[in-house]
Amino acid sequence: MPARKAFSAPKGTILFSPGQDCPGFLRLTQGCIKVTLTGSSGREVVLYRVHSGEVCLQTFTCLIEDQSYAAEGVVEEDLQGDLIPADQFRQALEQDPDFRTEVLTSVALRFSEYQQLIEDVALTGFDARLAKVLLRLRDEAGLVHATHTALAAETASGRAYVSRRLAEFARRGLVEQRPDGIRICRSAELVQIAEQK
Amino acid sequence: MPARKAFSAPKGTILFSPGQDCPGFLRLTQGCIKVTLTGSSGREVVLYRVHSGEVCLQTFTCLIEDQSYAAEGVVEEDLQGDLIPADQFRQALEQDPDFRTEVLTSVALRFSEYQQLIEDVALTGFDARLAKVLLRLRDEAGLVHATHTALAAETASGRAYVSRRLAEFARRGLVEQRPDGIRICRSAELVQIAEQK
DNA sequence: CAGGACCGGTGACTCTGTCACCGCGCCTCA
DNA sequence: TGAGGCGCGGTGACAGAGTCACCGGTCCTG
Repeated sequence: MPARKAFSAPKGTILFSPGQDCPGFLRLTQGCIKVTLTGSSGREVVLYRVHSGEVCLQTFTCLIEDQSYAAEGVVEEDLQGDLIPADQFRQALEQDPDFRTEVLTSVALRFSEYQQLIEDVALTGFDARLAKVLLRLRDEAGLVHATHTALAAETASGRAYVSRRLAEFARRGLVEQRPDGIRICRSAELVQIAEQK
Repeated sequence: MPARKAFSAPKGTILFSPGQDCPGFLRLTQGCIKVTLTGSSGREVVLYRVHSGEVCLQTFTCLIEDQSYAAEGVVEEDLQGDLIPADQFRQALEQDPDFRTEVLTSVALRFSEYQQLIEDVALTGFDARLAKVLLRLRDEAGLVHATHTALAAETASGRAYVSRRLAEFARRGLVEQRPDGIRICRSAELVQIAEQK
C-alpha cells in the first residue's frame, strides 16, 4: 500500500479542469466522478465515469507524461477516496506489485472503453448511440433520470436533436417521457436499435 | 530485456484482425503499423500508427485483459521487431523496471492520443479534421501521397465528402490536386482551419 | 484490345446538428 | 403576490455532414 491521504468531496465539486496541474493519483472508495471534454463551441462529451473501487485515469496520464489535465472531472456522487502524491505514486508503481496490477488493469480497461467510444461516435448512427445510453443509464425500475441536455453530452450530440429523436422513440412506443424521467417501455427493441449500424 | 523472438513482415501484411487471439507483445525496431476500426457498413477509421521504437498498444490491452483483438493492424512499411510471448511479457513487466517504464509511457501517450481523437471526431468540424490530417501526412516537399479513400479513413468520414471539400480547398488555393498526390500551397491558412471549431 | 480494379467527380438525396425562439414550471426576492 | 430569472423541452428553418448510385478516366494484365 502506497502512502496516501484521505480525500473527500461533495457532489458538484469540480475536481479538475483542462490546463490544471495534477496533484496526485486518485483512487475511489465511494462515489462517482464524471469526466468530460468541452469544445470551444461549449459542446460537451462524456468520456467516462470513475466508480468506487476504480482509479482515475486522467490523473494517470498526467503523472506519467508530466502534463496538465486535458479533460474536466466533476463529482457526480459524494466522494471518498485516497489521494496518492506524484512521487509516492511513481514509487508504488515500482515497488508494489499489487498496486501495479491494479493500475495496469484499469488502464487497459479504460483503453478499450475509449476505443469503444471512438467506434460509437465515428461509426455508429445516432439512434443506436441514444438507445445504448438510455439502456446504460436506466435504474432498476427502467427509468432514466437525465435531462435532454445531459443525454446530448452522453451521445456526443446536440440537445435539440436528442429531443426530436426521443419524441420519435416515444411515438413508436419504445419509451415514455414523464416528468420524473424517461421510462423504457420496450427494452428488447431498444437493444435491437443499439446494435444496428 | 525480456526474452524475445525476432519478427518481421512485409508491407501489406495483416498482423491482426478483430476477434483473433493475441500471440504476444510487439515492439518495433523498423517500419510502421496502421491500426484501424471497421464498422459493419464497411466504413473504416484509422485509430493510430505504431512507429519504430514504439510498442503496440493493441497487444497490450489484449494481454492485460486476456481478450482478443478489437481492431485491425496492417503493416504500412516493412516491419522488423521483437515479439514477446504473453507470459514473458507479464514477467518482464514485473521484473524489468526499464521495460515497465517504456510500456507505461507508451500507454499514457496513446491514451492522450485517443482522447484527442475523440475530441476531433466529436467536437470538431470536418474541415478542421481534414486540414489536420493533410498537415500530418505531408512529406518534406509538402506533398500528401494519399487517395481520397485513405483520407476518408483518416478523417472518420466518407470518400465522396472528402472529394468535395478537397475540391473546395483547391478552389480557395489552399491545396493543389496533382496526379502524384495533394500539394499543400498555403500551409499557414490550413493551420488556421485546423484550429477552428 | 477487352475486361477489371481502382480512382475521383457529381447529382440528389438523407441524416445529423444548429440556431433562434417559444412556452412552461419553478424558484427567489422585493 | 407578482415580476423577473432560471432550466427545461418543443419546434421551424436552416446548415453541415455523410450516402448512394452512377459516370468517366487511367492503368494494369491477360
